[in-house]
Amino acid sequence: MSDKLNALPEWISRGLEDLFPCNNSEDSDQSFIKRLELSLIEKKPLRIKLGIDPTGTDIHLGHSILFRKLRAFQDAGHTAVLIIGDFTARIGDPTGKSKTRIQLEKDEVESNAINYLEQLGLGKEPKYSLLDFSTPGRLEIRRNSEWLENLNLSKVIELLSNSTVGQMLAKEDFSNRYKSGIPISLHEFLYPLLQGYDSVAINSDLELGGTDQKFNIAMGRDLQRAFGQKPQFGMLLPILVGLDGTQKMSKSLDNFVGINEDPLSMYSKLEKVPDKLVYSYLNLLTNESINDLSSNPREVQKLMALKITSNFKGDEAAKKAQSNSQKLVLGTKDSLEEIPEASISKISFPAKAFYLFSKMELCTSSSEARRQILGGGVRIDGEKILDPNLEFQTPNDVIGKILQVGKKKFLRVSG
RNA sequence: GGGUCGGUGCCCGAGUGGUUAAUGGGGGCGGACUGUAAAUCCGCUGGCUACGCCUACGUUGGUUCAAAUCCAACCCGGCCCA
Repeated sequence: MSDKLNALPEWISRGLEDLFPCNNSEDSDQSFIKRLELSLIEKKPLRIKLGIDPTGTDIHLGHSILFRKLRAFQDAGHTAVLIIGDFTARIGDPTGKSKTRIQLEKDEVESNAINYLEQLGLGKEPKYSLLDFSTPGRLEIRRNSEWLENLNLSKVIELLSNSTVGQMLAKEDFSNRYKSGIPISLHEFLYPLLQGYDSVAINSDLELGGTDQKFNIAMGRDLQRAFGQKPQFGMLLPILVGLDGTQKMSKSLDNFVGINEDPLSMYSKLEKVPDKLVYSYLNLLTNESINDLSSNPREVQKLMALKITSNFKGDEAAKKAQSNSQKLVLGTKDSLEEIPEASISKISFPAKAFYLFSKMELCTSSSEARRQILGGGVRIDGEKILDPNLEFQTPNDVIGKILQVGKKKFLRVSG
């Protein structure tokens, strides 16, 4: 596979998992290089499709891989066509939902979409954002309700006739679910078709997606042919493995790094990812050369954390985060420039230790606080405390002190 | 629509009337060690200003001194048949 990709320029091939179809054909429907050349000859930028689900997500590093690639195409002069799946997100599972409920969701979906775009860089300088929103002709934002909302049943049937149950069941996640007896709703079969139809609607030349998107992207290709268009290519990028080193990065698994996180937490999460992920993070999330890296794994890990952080937060913030993180570990917290502060206004005195730690949100519940204290994971001003019922009579007994749980969670008490 | 099996804590999965906040594993958190990691070892793993009280085994009722465990109805799912 990598041989096939070698002919491509580095800015395209870096981090690619697959590009299909990809052969040495002279046909610009079969060879992406030919399609690229054609676009240069005709002076017509390619239309690069990427769909997003406006489901209220905070964008994390896993999502950013796709956007980085999309941005690379923008910078090369092509047109990014960002499809907001407002319609597909809305139909979800219609069971038992009233009309008003759907209406509500429509507003919700819209505000999610705006939120998403802001995270991508709407209203920001291209230099500091994932996508280029300001250079004319580089970005087109479309909502798929634009064409899906008014599809009539005969059109839907026409779409459905392009695919068979066998094809659907051949799709990996459907077949896995089918085999293991996990229910599949019929309307789920419609998603690949609708996503494919999006490609028709915007006349896509190339669709970006995670490796799990191969089926849906291929569907777009088929449908485009059926509708007399030049079929798109599919560019698959790896699914980023999350901080736990095994499962894909996602918010629900809490193994993610959000692009909006503060520099310190971004850096400190990154500098302790499992060794086996370091290389792929460097490859997928930075432009660093991966040939001349230090032989010390710890150094490489730190470099990776620093580079990624500075991508999102700028060089200075990243360096500062690195040095703060260092101090944090060495236990010289007093010299930390930015120790988070939190007010005790919510606390009523006298306050017992477990209550204090719970209310200051260093522990998720007061029971958890008790456990942490009993387990020896709690310190006040660096001194371990072991009695959950340790009592503080007045605010002055705690103001100015540093509360700490474990190695990473700590804050300074303010009034 | 019919038959049948099943729905337990973050996840998987024991438990079939009574020391049951519920065995075990995974995950998570904390401690030791270390490279801040991995591996390993140890502890914890419903909530509550807590030697007590509250909420939990799909939902709602019922039987019982006592139910996750028995009964009924309902909801949701798997499989087989139509």
